[in-house]
Amino acid sequence: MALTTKRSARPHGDHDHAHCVTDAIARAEAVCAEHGARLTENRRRVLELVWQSHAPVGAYEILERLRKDGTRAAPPTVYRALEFLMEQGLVHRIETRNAFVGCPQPEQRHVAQYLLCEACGDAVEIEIGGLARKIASRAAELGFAVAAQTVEARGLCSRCQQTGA
Amino acid sequence: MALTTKRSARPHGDHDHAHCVTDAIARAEAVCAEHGARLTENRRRVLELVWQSHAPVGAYEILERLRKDGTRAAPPTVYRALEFLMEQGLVHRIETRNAFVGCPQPEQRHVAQYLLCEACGDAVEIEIGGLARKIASRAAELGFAVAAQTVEARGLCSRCQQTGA
DNA sequence: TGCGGCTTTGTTACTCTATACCATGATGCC
DNA sequence: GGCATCATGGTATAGAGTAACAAAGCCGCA
Repeated sequence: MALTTKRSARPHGDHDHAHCVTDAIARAEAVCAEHGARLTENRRRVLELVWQSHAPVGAYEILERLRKDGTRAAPPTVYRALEFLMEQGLVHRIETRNAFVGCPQPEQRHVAQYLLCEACGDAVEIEIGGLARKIASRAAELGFAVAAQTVEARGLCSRCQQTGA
Repeated sequence: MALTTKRSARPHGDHDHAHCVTDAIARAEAVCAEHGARLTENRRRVLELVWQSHAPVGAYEILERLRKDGTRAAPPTVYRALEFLMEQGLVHRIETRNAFVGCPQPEQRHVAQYLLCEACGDAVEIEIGGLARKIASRAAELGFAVAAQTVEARGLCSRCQQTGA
């Protein structure tokens, strides 16, 4: 289960990833302000670390990096921050990897759907039109009331197909 | 993360669950025979234990039950059996629970989609027409080649809604 | 300005999930 | 019977997540 793939900070060709991070933080501040929630130093730092790449990051990897900062963090510190960030819609959990990734659209609540590259490790959030509704309505036909959905597809991104990974 | 919901052997009203188990084993034998794979005693036993209920079962719960049988099993024993059973399509993994459930349609390979009741714990495998194709084709538009999919919806089954769980 | 309640963080210890690694045994093929 | 392959045993350890309680910080308010 260990993720042996490499991490990339560039999901769709080269880009200024530092901008992704600063943008994510700025939007997080706006979202928290709107929700009346406190984006504390800890939480902000964890969010930054999640955004270090476009590949989902494990909680213990975040922990390690926090410790490199000189803080004496323990697992609950990280998990609590992640829980908060997920509540605010700033971070999503990738179930098939037990890992976390920043949400590019935190302003509006949505059902996250992901493409996960098995070669570079990147996660790309997509929204397939009508998919969430289709799942919910098929469930409803069976009398099942859907509260949350997980949709994750694993495979190869176009870049990794080309490089023959 | 511990699953605190109760387990049920009856996903859709009362039924003769013993029949589910014997049926699953019989079909597993046929599937393995066709694949030229060996359904050893261990593997058969693990499959039986997975089928003890329609709620996904954790690997360590299987381990515990194996030990009650008097065998001296260790985690790798269980995980190896589960890996084999998944390769044969006899068992599916429920990612959002880190647990395993028997497949009711092992003869034909398919993309498993699940409804997971948060009250009784049951998992119902469904196949929403066109959903897998829709995911794959939307991915293809983005240049992404899908190899595997996970679709899991959590909520309340009709029975648990009625009983006000 | 200091009290009281709430939220956030620290700390320890633990449970649960999963795999690496090496040794041993079974099976089938020739 | 010898050999390769597959399956299991067994130890140890990595990785993921949580319970429980203590301490610190923040905020509103008298």
